[in-house]
Amino acid sequence: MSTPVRILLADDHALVRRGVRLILDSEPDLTVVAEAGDGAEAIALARTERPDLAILDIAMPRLTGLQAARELSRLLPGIRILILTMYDNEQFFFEALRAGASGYVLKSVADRDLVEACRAAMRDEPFLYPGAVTALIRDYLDRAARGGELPARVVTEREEEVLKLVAEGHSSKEIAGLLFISVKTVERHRANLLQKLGLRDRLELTRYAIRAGLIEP
Amino acid sequence: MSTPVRILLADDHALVRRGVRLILDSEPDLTVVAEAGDGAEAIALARTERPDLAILDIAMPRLTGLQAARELSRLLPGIRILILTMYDNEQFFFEALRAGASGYVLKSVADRDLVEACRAAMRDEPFLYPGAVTALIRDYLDRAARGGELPARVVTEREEEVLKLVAEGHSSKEIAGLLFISVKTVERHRANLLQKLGLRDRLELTRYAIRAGLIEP
DNA sequence: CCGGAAATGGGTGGCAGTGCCCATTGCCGC
DNA sequence: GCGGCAATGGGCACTGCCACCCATTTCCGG
Repeated sequence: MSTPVRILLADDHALVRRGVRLILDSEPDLTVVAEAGDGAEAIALARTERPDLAILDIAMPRLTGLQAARELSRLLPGIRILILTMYDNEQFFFEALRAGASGYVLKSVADRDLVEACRAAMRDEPFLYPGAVTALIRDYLDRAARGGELPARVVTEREEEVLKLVAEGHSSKEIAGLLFISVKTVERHRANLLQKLGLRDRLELTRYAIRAGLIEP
Repeated sequence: MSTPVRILLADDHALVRRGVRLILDSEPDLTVVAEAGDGAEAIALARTERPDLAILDIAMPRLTGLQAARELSRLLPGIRILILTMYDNEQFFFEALRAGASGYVLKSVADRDLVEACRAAMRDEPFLYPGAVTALIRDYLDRAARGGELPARVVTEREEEVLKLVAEGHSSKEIAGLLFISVKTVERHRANLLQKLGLRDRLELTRYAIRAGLIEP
């Protein structure tokens, strides 16, 4: 066997990093070479360490795991990426695939699975938990029914700013003041977000932002 | 040295349980004898295993860690309890103390700390992360300033029902229909919750419910 | 160069949430 | 028994959110 797979591990909870590290380091073909507590740190470490594989939590400060994944794919084209998350959610699953991830593992079900996902990623095989397969098939059928256009809907930067502030509990008037724009424009961005994400009101926007790690609960 | 401390570990993420177990079992004086994925399972296992120490995550399905802690203190009076959580929040810290916990450990800072907290709990010494000490002192000063009354405000069962439904995005009318009461009564419960918890609107109630593990984001 | 998307701003109307006032019933503990 | 608290319900007024309509400016890519 050749040298072990060099892994970058990013999660904002030291306890989780420690546990995952113990799990991975007990496998002879896997070794954790760097740990990051947020997305920005993950990118900085990836520049110097140049790992073979990055395991990224979605909900992290500064940069989310998905944002970090996009940046890492651009920076180190050969890198493999696994997204490790609490939430079984189609939206994030497809976002992860678009961001360059080759696997998606749930914290609630993973322990042995994580090791298998690492090996699958290095063999360039996708790793999908069972629920994700269902979502993938449903999406395929949906796209076929609609004639083949791909959704690829992405929240713009400005919209994400507004999303954060809405989810933090600011009123439209407050957000307008913070961003130096009119209340109407804030409401328009919010309406676009609701429509793009298929949500109903600012309460659902809040839950979305929490799942995405954009804000702390 | 006598027999190791027998520990019950409850967290809804298998990955976290696995990691924590690896950390604890590597200490000769600590051993994990049972793992639970939710609060109800934790209580059932505690009945049969009668552990010396329970480590409980706050955010769990069925029963939260705080609810489980209250029940465990009642059921097994000698048991020591550690609350292990993502959130550095005074509200939960004091709730945990009232629920019978002798320690409060943050996932974001704990790894070595967790082992120390276990040993402190078994010596009947409280374990406090630094921020908690600050909160404790501030609370002490506040109580002294107000003349010594203790807050002890607890959300009633009915209020908790309403809290969950509000946080899940149901309107007052929907909740009224689900609970067979009038819209006005729903609004009164919600208003009482806002006042008791020191929150401003249903969006903050949602974030509170998520932190408390009452609902999933 | 032209079409589309992003960002900006406006008006109108309806409904929900929230605050503040009022009340009754029933239960528990001192 | 009586005081307090939980749970129930109502009225009124204000504010904010959201849906639906309208528009202009800027910039990027084919």
